[in-house]
Amino acid sequence: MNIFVLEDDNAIGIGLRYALENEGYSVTICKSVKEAMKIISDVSFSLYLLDLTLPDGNGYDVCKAVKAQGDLPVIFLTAFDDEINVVTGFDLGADDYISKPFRVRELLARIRSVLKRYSRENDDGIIKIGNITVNTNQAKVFKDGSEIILTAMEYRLLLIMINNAGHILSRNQLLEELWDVEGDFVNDNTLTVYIKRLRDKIEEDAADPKIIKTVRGLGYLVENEK
Amino acid sequence: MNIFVLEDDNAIGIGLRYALENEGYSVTICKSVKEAMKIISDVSFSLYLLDLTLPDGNGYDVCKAVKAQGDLPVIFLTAFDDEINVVTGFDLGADDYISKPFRVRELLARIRSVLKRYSRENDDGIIKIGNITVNTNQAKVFKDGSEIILTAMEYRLLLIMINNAGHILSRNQLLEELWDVEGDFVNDNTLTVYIKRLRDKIEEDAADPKIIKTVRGLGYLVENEK
DNA sequence: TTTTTTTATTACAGAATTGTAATGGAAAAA
DNA sequence: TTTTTCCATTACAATTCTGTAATAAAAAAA
Repeated sequence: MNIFVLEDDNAIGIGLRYALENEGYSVTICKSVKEAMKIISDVSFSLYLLDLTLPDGNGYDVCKAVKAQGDLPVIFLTAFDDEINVVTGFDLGADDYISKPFRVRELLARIRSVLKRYSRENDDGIIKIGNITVNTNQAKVFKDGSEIILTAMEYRLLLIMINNAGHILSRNQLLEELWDVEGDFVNDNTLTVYIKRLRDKIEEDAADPKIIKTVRGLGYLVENEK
Repeated sequence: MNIFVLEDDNAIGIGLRYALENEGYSVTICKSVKEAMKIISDVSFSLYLLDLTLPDGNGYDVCKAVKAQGDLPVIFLTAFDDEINVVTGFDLGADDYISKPFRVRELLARIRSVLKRYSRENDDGIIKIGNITVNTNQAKVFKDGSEIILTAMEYRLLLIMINNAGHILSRNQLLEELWDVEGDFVNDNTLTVYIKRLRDKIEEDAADPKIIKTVRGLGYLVENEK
């Protein structure tokens, strides 16, 4: 989990780095819009913390640039509670905002909350992807509302795919996750068979999968929707 | 979810009621320690929000009375950030505190967080009970840190038991949860067999179970620990 | 195009799971 | 104590799951 911070105030920057790294995030701090634009075009982060008022511009533009790259989580740091209302605010696509001075604990809570929202899992352990709903508290899977029965392996494969939605998982990654082997103790084709079996159960048409897509040469992908 | 609020300031009380009810909690507000003591001895709440300084005493005593009843979630409302340090603070067993003036959103986050902690599931879908750890995101179960393999049925049974820790589950409840049947389509003894199988895997000694206890005549129970 | 590589599909045997029946034991009731 | 009730344990057949092999199909490379 790497977090991008746009903040020109050194004191706040240092505080943020300390607090965030302490929580296990890796942190990249940046003090100007110009610099920020360069970095975000090169590297992708798990979350963006953007100050609104910078010497050489404002965080909105950075947010726009971030959101242009994809549906990435952004939190604004605002000087006043009202600033967010005065200016255009959420319609630029920030997922949350926090006004300075803020309590670290609150910021961390917001970060977790936004990250969680993006990891597409809500408080109740319900994960939805298209017409498929997974209840991790009951280990039940539903398709269009009615339950479908998965085997243990199929269920675990589905969880892995869904929990990594938006990222291509290579065959090796999946093999390791499912069988935690070093070499190939299971037949490489076994995974293919499981993908097929899972698709047969969750897809409308396994031959034209909408949920678990094949990325030839790279692996399999569940797309982040919306 | 019913929340008990001890707060003598009318304005804050009204605001809290509004905010909490808006979130779907039912709210009981109380303005004096004396009154509070009476109510809490009669009714049990899902969470207690206690102001520290009341006209006729302070919230600490109420907290003590609450905790005497059992391990129930308590959040202090303090006048200043420092108040909590000046006085005896957390050692009375509050699970969190928030200092006035607070932002409603922060309070709600704290409430969710504390409730979640009590529901024994953390942010990552990790549930711990004794030496058993369940990762609901991976559908994996660990005993003393090393994985144990459960069948689908065993896993679902374990989830049901753990997600209802602190409550006795009757055989019928479990039968319905596991097989969603009206009458007894599955042999009544089948459940007993599954309990045995699960115990064989997760308990040190299945004949003397520490995790899933039998409550003769009523059902099975996973105790809330600590 | 043809060849090669990668993924999909099908079929199958061994292994594991599932539900039931029969028996044994312990706690509670009579 | 004896009887009854409730739960634990064991054993077993039917079913399902798992992993593999063989084959087919599709995409990319030559």
